[in-house]
Amino acid sequence: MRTHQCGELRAEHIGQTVSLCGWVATRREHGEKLAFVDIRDHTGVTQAVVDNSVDVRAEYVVRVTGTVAARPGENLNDRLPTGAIELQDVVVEVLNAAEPPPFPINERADQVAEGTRLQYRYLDIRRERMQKNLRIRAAVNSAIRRSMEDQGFLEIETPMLVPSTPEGAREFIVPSRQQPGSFYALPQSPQLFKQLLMVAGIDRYYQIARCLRDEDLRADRQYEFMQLDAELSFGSQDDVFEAIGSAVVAAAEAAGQHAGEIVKITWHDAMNRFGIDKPDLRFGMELVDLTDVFATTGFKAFAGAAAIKGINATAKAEEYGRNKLDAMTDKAKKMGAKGLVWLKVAADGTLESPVAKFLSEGEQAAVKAALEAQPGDLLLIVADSWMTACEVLGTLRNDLGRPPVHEGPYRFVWVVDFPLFIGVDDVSGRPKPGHHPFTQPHPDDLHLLEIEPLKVRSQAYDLVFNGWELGSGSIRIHQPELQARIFGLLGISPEDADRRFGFFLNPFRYGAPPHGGFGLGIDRLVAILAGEENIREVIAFPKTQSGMDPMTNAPTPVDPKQLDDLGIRVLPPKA
RNA sequence: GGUCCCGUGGUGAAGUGGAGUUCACGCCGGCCUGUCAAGCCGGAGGUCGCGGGUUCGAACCCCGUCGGGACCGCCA
Repeated sequence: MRTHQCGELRAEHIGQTVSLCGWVATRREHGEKLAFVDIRDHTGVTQAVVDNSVDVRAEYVVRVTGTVAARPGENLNDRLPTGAIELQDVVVEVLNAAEPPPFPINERADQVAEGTRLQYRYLDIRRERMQKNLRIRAAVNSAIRRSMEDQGFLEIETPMLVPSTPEGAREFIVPSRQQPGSFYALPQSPQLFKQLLMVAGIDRYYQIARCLRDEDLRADRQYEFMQLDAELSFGSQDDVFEAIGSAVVAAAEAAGQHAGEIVKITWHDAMNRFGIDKPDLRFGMELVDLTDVFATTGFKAFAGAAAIKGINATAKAEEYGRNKLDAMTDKAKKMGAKGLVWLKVAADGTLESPVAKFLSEGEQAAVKAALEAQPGDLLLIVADSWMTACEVLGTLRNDLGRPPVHEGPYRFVWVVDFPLFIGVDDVSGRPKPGHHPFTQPHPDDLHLLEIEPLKVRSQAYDLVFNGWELGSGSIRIHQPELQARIFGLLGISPEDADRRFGFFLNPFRYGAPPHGGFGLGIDRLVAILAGEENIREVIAFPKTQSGMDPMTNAPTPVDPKQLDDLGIRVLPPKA
């Protein structure tokens, strides 16, 4: 039907007779005999000069056949790649008429309520922004596949109907018709299957896998999302970093971006310097340890604190008035801090603060030196347990300085040496696993398992991109004896372990190789590479925050007959 | 489960106790031979999300509810 696409024609095509197919983007009328019609497809627009008697309107689907001609005189359009030419002597065939769209099919629809865009997603996707995003996404998927295959990974599909495993995220469950009362679950990830593929001798597995979690939605979370899921045998953490890192770099390049260097930081350093396990390395404002500065302080709020840490919000003193500082203090308290001390550096270098009078001259000078304070700076200090001080200041640091997630230059970072356990369960008194209970402890810390479990590092790691967690992974436990030790620490009896994880762990008795892997969130990666702050912008048909689809109206009630087949009865809504 | 913000012709906004009022875009009709977000003239288009309350009077204040968004919890 067509000889070229709408963004393709240039001066070199002048004189050729061509046919274009697409949608009418705009129509500009100039009297009885002249109108300009812009024809759009996903490659761009081309102007056709038509007789004004031709009745085509916005979003009509047309085929135009005409002669490529240079635009006369002063009428070149520099803002348009096809702006040197136009189609003349045009025959317009209307392939389909169209009603006026509910919003303009151009960048002005960026201002339209997102719910309306989702209700008419097929029109929203017609726009350049969504075309670009979905094509970046396809390029990223393609580059990842190529990279993984080049590195010897084999793509294997794992099932979508899997057994329910109540640990971890809430699952979507699917009723079984043949066995009423029994249910499948949709996979939160292919975790179990990929580890069994290692037992099965696949050696290097990958999949661009759909994962589903019935947890509340966010800007960076949907019910269903895509992961680069990978697992390898006989390898170390560094082998995983190399494999995933190569794929990510290839993905960034495919999106026309540069990944930059992927650095590595330990979990402890990340917490200590940035107050968070997903540090955004694009800006400074690092946490500074002030414990020594106040070692002998007379200020009651600081005296005897396990850790005293501060940040310097450079030049923020004026911007943060009493109301904002009070709100910040409230937030710190909600996060568990006993309080928040703020100090403003005045023009003459003195510290303005309700608590300044409690700090000695020496302490004030030492604080200014430690935080490299300059006039106009806002200093924030928390004295508490090490963890609380870090977390509170890390949150304030992000609130004060974090740029939009998609802004460059990009900073990827591997966060390594996560603790094996995060704290102790209030009820049982047992340590709580930080990642999952199949995570291999750090070999240097094995002797601490029963003595000081909270000090044991794990071989678990995250990949962080501009402060977003892109994914996580670990080297897994492949030795049944070590697994039993971990279950013992967690208070899981051998009988419990067999009942809950037996189908997964029994195969490990038949020769499980050392193995580890990773799961990487593709939606988040693509969103950042596409310059979006929200993964819905890189998903063709996403759901709203309440899990609904305004286009299809899913979820909907189903026919009672269907429920009857499944042996399911729906309870009346709770009063 | 919680906190905060939003809901006004098709779209986006203004209106915050005094008449469904206003602006831009779009739409329909007319004019117009070089526009490119064309221009000019005219016109149509509304359950101010929904329900209740306060008031002489409510788009506006209060309560509830539905929908959308950001975040906390949650996401081993």
